[in-house]
This record gives sequence, structure tokens and C-alpha cells, in this order.
Amino acid sequence: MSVSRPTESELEILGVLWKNGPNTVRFVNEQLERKGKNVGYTTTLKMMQIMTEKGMLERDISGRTHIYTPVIQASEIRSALIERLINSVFGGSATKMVLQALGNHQATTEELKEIRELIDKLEKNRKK
Amino acid sequence: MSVSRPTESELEILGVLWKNGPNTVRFVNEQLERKGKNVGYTTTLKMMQIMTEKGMLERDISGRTHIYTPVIQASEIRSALIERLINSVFGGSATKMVLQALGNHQATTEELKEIRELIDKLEKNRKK
DNA sequence: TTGTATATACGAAATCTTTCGTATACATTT
DNA sequence: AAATGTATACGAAAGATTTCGTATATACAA
Repeated sequence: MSVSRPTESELEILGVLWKNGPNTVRFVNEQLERKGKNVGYTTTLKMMQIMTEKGMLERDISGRTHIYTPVIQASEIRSALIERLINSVFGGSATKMVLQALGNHQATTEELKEIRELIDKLEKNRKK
Repeated sequence: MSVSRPTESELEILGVLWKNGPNTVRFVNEQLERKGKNVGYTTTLKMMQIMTEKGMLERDISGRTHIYTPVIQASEIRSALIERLINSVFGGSATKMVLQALGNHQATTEELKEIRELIDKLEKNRKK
């Protein structure tokens, strides 16, 4: 289903809405520009209209200025994209991906602690 | 660079070659079909020709049947795609992605142990 | 040697994504 | 009221990706 397979550009728009809450085309377009994505206002408008058709966004058209809300939550897309990545290049192994991600990236001591805690919890559940 | 941004279809082809080593169009096409991707032989041929142009694949044309080899290693693409995912939907935090990946997926005790060991190692390095 | 199977080459259609111009409506300012 | 600013609607071009048909060459079997 296309809703769970947003394109790169759609993802950028969703990102703005997830971060800032329901908003207008104007606002989204400004945020994209701020991020260095230089794109015309009507382009963003059209994208958001198409995304609405696809069911990714909903809009309130009661006012002159429409307000768009993401239908899918960030967490759903995150799951779907992780799943896709794991299956496409990590042979279905989440562990392989985790190892690579941690190897590549700098994680703070605090973050490592957080991950360790999650692992502890997962192991505890497993033993029950 | 397009080499590090393979499309979905290109990734499938790379996947076959990474898994099975350098091979022919015929072989790749058969593997794709086996995976449920129903696509004509000439389609796969064309894709692999384009990928060669893009520099993703190299080929040995000394024989009648060409042998294709992936230029980029799986690990490079893995890094690039993880990076992209982390930046596009996890606000640049590898930790967030790791937490979600582990939460979603079933990891075996063995795997959890492996991850824990990596974390230990990372922490040790940090303290030095 | 003639036919059949199997290769590559390559143009081009089909599809999807991204971009924007132009039309039109409404609100606000002058 | 007229001019200006700012909305949405929408068609369609531009680009990228994916698909495949047809042409042609080569190997091999009958």
C-alpha cells in the first residue's frame, strides 16, 4: 500500500507535520526551504494534495486556508521503513542492522545505557 | 551520487549478486522470479546494463554470456541506507532507530548477547 | 546447413514522481 | 471600487524508473 511507502519528498513533508503538528501548505513550504530544499509554493501544494488523495494526509477545508494533518503516525512509518531496510539489505536480521548502526554512529554513554536497559528487559521477558 | 542510492529494483539485483557472487543476467532473473518478482528477462538485462552504466556493476564481456559483478559492497550500501533512514525519520538519532528495531523484531538470546558485547566494547572505548 | 535456443543491444512505451505555470477566488489595502 | 496579496485547483511538462518488443548475433542440435 502506497500509504506506508512514502517517497523521499513525501517523507520530508510528513516530517514537518510530525514535528510541528497540523499545518498549512505555506508553513510546510517555509520549513522545507529552511532545510535547504528549494521548491516552489505550488509544488508543495500539489504534493500535499496528492498525498491527501493517497490517504496520507487529511485536511480541514472549512477555512480559506486548509490545514493538513498526517493520517499515519511517525511510528508506523518508522516501523515500515525499518522493516523494509532489514529485509532488503540485512537478510531479515534486525540484529545485523543494529550492529551496523551502532558501529557506524557515535552514541553517547547515556544512549548506550538506554539500549542496554532495553536489552535487559527483552532478555527478562524471554526467560519467562 | 547515484551509486550509493540504488532504487528498489536495483537493490534487489544487487542483493542477488551479493548473496550468490558474480553472475549472469539469466541467473539473476531466475532468482528474482523465485522471490516472487515476476519480470521479463530483457527487463532484468536492461536494468543490469543501466546499472553498469551508472557504475554500480562491472561486467566481463569476454565470453558470449556476460558476467556481472557488483562494484559496491553490501556494507557500503548498508551504511548509506541506514544513514539515510536515521536522518530522514529518526531525527539523526541512531539510538532511536536501534530501540525501535529491537522493539519490533524478535531477537534471539544469542543475538542480544552479541549486541550487548558490542555495547560493552563501545563503552570501554568511550571511557579511555 | 538449416532450424532452434539463447545471448546482447537498444529504442521506446508505460508509470511514477516532481515541478511549476496559469486560472480563479477571496481578503485586504489603498 | 480598484489594486494587490495570498489561497486553492488543475493540467501538463520534465525527470526518473521500470518494462518490454524487436533486431541481431552466436552456439548448438538435427
